[in-house]
Amino acid sequence: MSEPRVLVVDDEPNIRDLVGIALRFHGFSVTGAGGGGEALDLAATGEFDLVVLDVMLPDVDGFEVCRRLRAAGRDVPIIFLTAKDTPADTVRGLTLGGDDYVTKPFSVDALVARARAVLRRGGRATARDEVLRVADLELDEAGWEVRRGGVRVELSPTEFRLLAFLMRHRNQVVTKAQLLEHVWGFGTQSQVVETYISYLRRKLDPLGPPLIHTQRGVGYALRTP
Amino acid sequence: MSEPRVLVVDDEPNIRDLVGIALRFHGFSVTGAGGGGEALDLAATGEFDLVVLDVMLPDVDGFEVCRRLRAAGRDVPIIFLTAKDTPADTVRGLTLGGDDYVTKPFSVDALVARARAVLRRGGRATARDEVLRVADLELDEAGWEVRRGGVRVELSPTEFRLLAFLMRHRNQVVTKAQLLEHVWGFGTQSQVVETYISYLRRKLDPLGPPLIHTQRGVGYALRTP
DNA sequence: GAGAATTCTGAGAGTTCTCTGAGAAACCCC
DNA sequence: GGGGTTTCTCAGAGAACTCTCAGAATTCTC
Repeated sequence: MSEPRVLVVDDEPNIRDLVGIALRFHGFSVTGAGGGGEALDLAATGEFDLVVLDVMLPDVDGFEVCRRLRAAGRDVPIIFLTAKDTPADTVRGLTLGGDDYVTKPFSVDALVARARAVLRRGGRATARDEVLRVADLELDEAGWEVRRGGVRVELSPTEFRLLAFLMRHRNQVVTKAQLLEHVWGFGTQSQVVETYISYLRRKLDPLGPPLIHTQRGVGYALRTP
Repeated sequence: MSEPRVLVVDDEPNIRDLVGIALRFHGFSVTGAGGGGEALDLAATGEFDLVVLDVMLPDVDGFEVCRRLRAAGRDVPIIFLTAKDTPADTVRGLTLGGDDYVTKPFSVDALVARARAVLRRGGRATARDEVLRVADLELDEAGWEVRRGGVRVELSPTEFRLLAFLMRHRNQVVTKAQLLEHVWGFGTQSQVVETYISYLRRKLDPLGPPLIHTQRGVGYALRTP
């Protein structure tokens, strides 16, 4: 297999260089872009396996670049670089498509780790309109619909994201810290995970055997029975 | 699948031990070498999946070891240990072969992470994500699940960690001091190991012949019958 | 065999973790 | 602005977990 090709988009040459060097060092082939327009042109070629995309760009911002790429049918994975004070709700939206984000200031190692994770995951394309299935559970990301045994279940956005994350990691125990980071977007200690697990169970368990299992002292796992 | 085999080359026994202990703990099988010549002999056998190589060695230096290995057609991945003040251009040279480097003083975690990353890149499964198997015992680290003969066994976190450690060191006697250090994280004298061994036996033995054996005066061993 | 050392295991106390109901604040849509 | 929804915090109840202790059982030594 040839080296994975990465497009790094940031208006600051320093950051582009830093990220570029790090990624190259770890075996990626890297191309840089300084603005959203340029990024769109390059990414439209479909040559890239991954895009590292700053949210704050002078011309077309990162979200818009993402939106246009998706509209053009490109489902290349994207890792967003967000400033620390980016509103939590925008950050949250990112995690749904299977994409990832890294907050500035970020450690290069973290970014490389994410890049690898995204690409490893990408054997099957991280398509937006994927329908996740675990046992008799179906979650349609595009339609924001969840069914269990064919019965529609109404979920709030947070419940939906939490369930999507658990389904993506089926049969793996995910820690509360992981959930806080990827579903909520902040790392503080909080009981909110327990509360939402409770909400999900209340809605899902009446329709069949329990799917969400507690691993005491560790986290939670969605298991196929 | 067996554990990934790592050759650790450093002229300081302390560092060799430190790195060796850490890697073993994380599921690698480790061999040490004190000099470049010895390292070349060992690595030439092709038995290793990874070489951790100090650059500064008394006889043949790390770069030379690397060069000769490549010349001999061995493309085993190499992680270099470099002093902090190693010239930047030499460091850069390392990246060419797809290898990695860690600067001294290094954190053990960082090294383990790199080792995993390198092996993953090479298509070799990482040590941690493996499902450990001993006889009819299966332990899935990602899913925190244990089965014996296909039957699910519920374990508490401490029981789980203890069993994982024993399985990683299958057919070896591990002392109570080792267990206290690696499973509990403190070194005080305590009967807690005996208690937890007892718990494990109570849960595992009804499903088959005894696996955990007492080595009186020494410790315990998990043996394949 | 007898005595000593070591290990096993049942019982229990104290701590920690999880679940869930209630409620306040924020948000959204009309 | 008002009603409904959503998000998050808090706190108590209950369950699970960890570790200690002590007596029983086993093994070793003489």
